[in-house]
Amino acid sequence: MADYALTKSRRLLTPLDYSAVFDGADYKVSDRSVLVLAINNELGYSRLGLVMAKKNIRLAVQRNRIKRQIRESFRTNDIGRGSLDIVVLARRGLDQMENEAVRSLLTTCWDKLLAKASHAAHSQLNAEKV
RNA sequence: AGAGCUGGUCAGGCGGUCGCUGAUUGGCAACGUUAGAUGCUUGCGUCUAUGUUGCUGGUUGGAGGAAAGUCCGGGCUCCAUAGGGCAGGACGCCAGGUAACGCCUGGGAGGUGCGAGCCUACGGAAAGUGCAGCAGAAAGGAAACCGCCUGAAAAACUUCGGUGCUUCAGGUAAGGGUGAAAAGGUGCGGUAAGAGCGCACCGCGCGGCUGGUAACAGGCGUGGCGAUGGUAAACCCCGUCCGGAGCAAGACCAAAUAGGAGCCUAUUGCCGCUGCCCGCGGCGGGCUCGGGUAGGUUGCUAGAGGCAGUCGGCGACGGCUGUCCCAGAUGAAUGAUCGUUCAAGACAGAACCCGGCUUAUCGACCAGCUCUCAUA
Repeated sequence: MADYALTKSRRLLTPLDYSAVFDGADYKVSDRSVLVLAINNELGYSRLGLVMAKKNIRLAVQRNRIKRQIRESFRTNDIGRGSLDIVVLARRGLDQMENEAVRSLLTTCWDKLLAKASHAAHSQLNAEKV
């Protein structure tokens, strides 16, 4: 059974954390209404950061709703057991989606991200063998 | 029963599971301070109290009526103790409420609706300047286009009394026409025709009186009204109010790295306090002391506070008594999911805090009142 908690240690807290992800994003997963960036960390667990630009999602109520959905999805998914620093950026139109749609979109994003990360780990392993 | 007006209240409920955040209270671990007790190898242990951090359990609090727009008014903080003048801005019937207001309450005036009600940027146009398209003869100490009336000349006609085309000189603001507006209105008298020329009523100006704190209302007298047209969300005048910046205010602890703090002294220059002037503060020099960006802590929620009762007031509101504690985040919490139920859930998310205004909004309910219809 996975640990479903989401405490402060599992979130990105400072501007330094964020700029590290923006400057050297190892993995990218893109969709029409959302962009996910991530880098490896050495902590043994994943951390989440959110960027909800007021320009893209105008109403505060909608921004809160989307953030809650993303956090809930991150919390209940296996992605939390990886070792990644992840930043999710909202794009225009995300506030038009229903909760269920947002959740399924994010699940596919997490799957893609995990696949890329494990693939990268494998190729690094192979490179080391050669 | 239907249609409507005013004021107010609520903003899905219940249960299970998994989360976030504040407070509080246990347990465990690490580190530290001081105090007490105690062991002896007399400078090190042990225990208890206590502080910080981490993990973990219990209890409990956790968005709004608009949290919004940031349009006003305050508190609070720093700048000088918030000062003087000019400039600038806001407001503008009267009285009251308030910390204050551009808000609210009550009253007056005008407009509007059958009515309950609703609406009003509602000071001054005899201080000055400006503005008014088109139409119209004339638009502000106005004006004669048509018309009406009088007089003179006079074609033509004539029953020889006159009727008078046309022209000229005058009178006339009653009628037509233009316009948003034509200089008091309506009626009667009057007149050559007319005219406040005279009279009545209404309106307006001026002066007393009565009621009212006042705005104002009523009534009396008086002026014939060629006094004083409109426009001040045109400039303006008058009155009242307004210093600036904002919680990223400000205070404290503090990595890297050389930009500081206190005291004394000086007032040429520069910077800041307001756009400008006065005025004030800082930078400058000397002496003494080491410092304050990232980050953290604080400010940060007990308040012009809510609720109930009571007293004063028409009311806004105020006094007194009792009672309650009701978000405090900071990459930013207040949620997710399942079940159930109903009248089927709108607009929408705190960011220093209050009082207002404005805008958005599915609906539900309560109180008072108005109009219409029916029954009796």
